[in-house]
Amino acid sequence: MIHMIQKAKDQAAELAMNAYRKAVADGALPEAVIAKAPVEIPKDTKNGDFTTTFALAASKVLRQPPRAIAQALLERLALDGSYFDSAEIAGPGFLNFHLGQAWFQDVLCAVETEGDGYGTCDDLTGRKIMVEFVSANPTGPMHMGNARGGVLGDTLASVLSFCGADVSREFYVNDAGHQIDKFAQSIEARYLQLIHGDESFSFPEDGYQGEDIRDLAAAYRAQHGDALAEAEAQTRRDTLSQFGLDVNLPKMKSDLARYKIAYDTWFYESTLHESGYVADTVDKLLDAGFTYEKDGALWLKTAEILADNLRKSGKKEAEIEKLDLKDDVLRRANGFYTYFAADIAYHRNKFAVRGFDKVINIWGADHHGHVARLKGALDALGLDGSNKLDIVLMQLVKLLRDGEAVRMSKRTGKAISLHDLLDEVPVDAARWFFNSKPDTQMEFDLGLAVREDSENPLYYVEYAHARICSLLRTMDAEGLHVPAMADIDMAQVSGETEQALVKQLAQFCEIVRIAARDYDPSFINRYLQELAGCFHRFYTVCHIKGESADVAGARLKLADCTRAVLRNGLRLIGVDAPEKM
RNA sequence: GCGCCAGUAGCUCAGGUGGAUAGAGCAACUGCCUUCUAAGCAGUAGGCCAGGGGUUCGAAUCCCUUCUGGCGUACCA
Repeated sequence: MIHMIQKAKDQAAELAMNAYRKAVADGALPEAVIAKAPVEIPKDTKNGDFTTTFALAASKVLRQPPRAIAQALLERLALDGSYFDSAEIAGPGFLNFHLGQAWFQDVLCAVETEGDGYGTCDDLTGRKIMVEFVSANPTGPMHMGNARGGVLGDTLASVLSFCGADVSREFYVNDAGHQIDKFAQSIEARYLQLIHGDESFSFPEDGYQGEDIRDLAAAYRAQHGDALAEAEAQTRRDTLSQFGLDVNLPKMKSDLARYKIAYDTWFYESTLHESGYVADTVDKLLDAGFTYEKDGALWLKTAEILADNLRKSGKKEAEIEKLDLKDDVLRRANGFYTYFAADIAYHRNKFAVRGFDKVINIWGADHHGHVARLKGALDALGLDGSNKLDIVLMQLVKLLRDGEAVRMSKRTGKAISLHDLLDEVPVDAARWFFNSKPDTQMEFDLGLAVREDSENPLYYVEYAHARICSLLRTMDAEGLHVPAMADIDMAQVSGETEQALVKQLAQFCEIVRIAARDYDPSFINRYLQELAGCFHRFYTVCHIKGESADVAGARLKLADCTRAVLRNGLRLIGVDAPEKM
């Protein structure tokens, strides 16, 4: 809950603003409306620990050269009682601040007192958020896209929860509709072929070709025999698809569990149809005047809704025209509802029935055309989909094996499934690897990923943690224990390497916030790599054995705090922190 | 055609709200283990940030445009 970075930033901004007000009072600078001094962390510590670009930014309004403004501020800075020891002007007009011991001490105190909770905040306290992710078709095994979505969704949920949100993880089971029919027909064909021979029954043209479908047919036959072949076609298909789902869903659950993903809810699409909620939702749209009939089907006026939204956001009429927006079918001429209609009902349920303040869906980028439509439909229902529904689009994973593309379609039967992946790659490596920026395309070479060597940055981070644990064990055996902060002499934490490490520890809170704000949990990975790097350097430069009690104590404390933060960060992304390697 | 995402070192990628000399890792080369884990550290080399315009004190970052790659644009899900 204590953000030392934020505290220092706020303080630097306040110091600069106070100095400015004083300069105005003194007549040294003209008065102008300046809300807040921007504060940044310079890349190079030679430029201070924090810097404000106030003078650069205000140069125009104040009609004075940046360095002159900075000079006027510097002369009036009141650093006494602040976290800063000194300040100076540099470059074109930066005002750079240098931290004093008190700040470093407060960071370590925060890590000590907050323990497992260090890095959490209350930015999202009281917010009820759903993260829906993977939601793979239960007609076959999960693929690499699901592997990526699984990590992103699960980790994002953890990050949001770290920020205080009341988070719910959900898997939407598409156990209704066209693909289930196809699923049923595919198993049926394999089942009948098993009984009467391959030539007896032709396989549906767009059926699922995978080996798993044959397995399901064989499994059914082994358990229940051939009687179903004589049953009425619809009964036969219903029985087989239900059998298939009963086999596939537990498999998906166990694969995901192995991937360390546990859902709060598994929501079945079929319940929306059975309860009449889909029909009711479509009626609502009809009553509100957003639908019309054409060719026997019921259409949603998507084009009109989207154009309206675009107009409100300031888009020009000509540009909207160019988009060539199209309407969508809600209910087919044959009376069945489309997937889109069910999806609208599903999302209406999330907001209207279950009361989520925010819903985040992780989707493959190939669904991006669907985003605005779904939001628009929710807007039409008065549910403010434009603001309450957020879709994270992740680019698809391109799977390679030794440089050659591996097809990912479930229908080729050759796809590498999530299950296969976990047989080849350690879970933690997969979790680490797939936690990458959602909007960049990934190339994943199985040949490389299997390797457990220094090419994998995860080992770098894990090694730092194991190294600290080993260090603490060794020192403990020699009678050197980690002291409490009250017994630390902060003068022993004044070296560049030590301070860089403490600053990195302080950054954790900030990184978690950014990850939550940008819906990008991969910030944590990059942060942990940097933190591990800071520690490895510290370890090399700052020895403990043979040093005075003060020095050894301070360094042990620093190592122990680093261990705690590494552990929190790894836990956040669902990776174990090994104590030995 | 229209739309979404991307293009940064040989390779894989970072570069929050525009900031100081564009960064890591891998690969290459050079050093460092008679004190705590060398799965580590230090160093060298490697760049027209896809091209071209613009906005301003200042652009990899914002705007326009061209090119290249991926993906959409269904009474599929």
